[in-house]
Amino acid sequence: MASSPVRDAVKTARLFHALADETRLDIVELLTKGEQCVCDLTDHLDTGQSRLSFHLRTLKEAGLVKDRREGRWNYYSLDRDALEEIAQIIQDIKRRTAGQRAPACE
Amino acid sequence: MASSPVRDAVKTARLFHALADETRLDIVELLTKGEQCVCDLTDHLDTGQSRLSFHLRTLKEAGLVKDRREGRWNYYSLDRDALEEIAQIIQDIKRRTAGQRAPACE
DNA sequence: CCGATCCATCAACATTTCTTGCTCAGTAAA
DNA sequence: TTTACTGAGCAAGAAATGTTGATGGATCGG
Repeated sequence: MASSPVRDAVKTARLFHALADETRLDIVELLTKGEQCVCDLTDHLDTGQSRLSFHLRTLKEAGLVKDRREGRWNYYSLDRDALEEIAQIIQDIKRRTAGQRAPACE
Repeated sequence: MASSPVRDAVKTARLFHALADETRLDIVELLTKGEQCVCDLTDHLDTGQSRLSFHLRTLKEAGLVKDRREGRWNYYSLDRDALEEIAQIIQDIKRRTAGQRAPACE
């Protein structure tokens, strides 16, 4: 039932794009410890608030991250479904790649 | 022994970046069928040769793809180790993310 | 209220990435 | 040879992304 990477290539590309940046990888790393508010992330990442906000939005639009408002704080957390989805995509490629030979060119 | 995503963030980012593009996902998709020469890819992808070459180089520099020369043909194929590496990174994040609660903000 | 805090968003600019057309080296076949 | 083909790489421009500083809405404590 799993669709091939190509079918939703746009979504897949966006998912990988979200992880294709050092700052965003740092954010993801921090979020593995659990839900965090933006202020915490700002502290740990030593970066401008607006820059951080930009990257959080990128992650969110890719679906990798969820946000939740509580009072004046915004909490972000990893979306496990998205992680699972990426894992599936890679697994799928790996599986289909297993032990093939080339269709000769020429 | 596995290093965290952050340690080699540059490499990791480049790996994901390689997959963060529809054309490159199409290439990867084609390569799951096995090693292919550039001319085959050009046929199947209906795109300019130079554009294709650019994307192949991106994939290659990320380590996702290997190339091999034979006569006047260049054959490309997926690098299973790189796929495995990506799978590991995602697995690692998933594992560490499992069932946490937030360290309260405030 | 008033001031402070949290954070998204905007505009302007900087940087990076992608595209396109061209050229050229290497190989092979006539 | 000469001609044809494969495919890398360059240069210039287009497009997408990222950065920075400033603004403002929402929430809260005093």
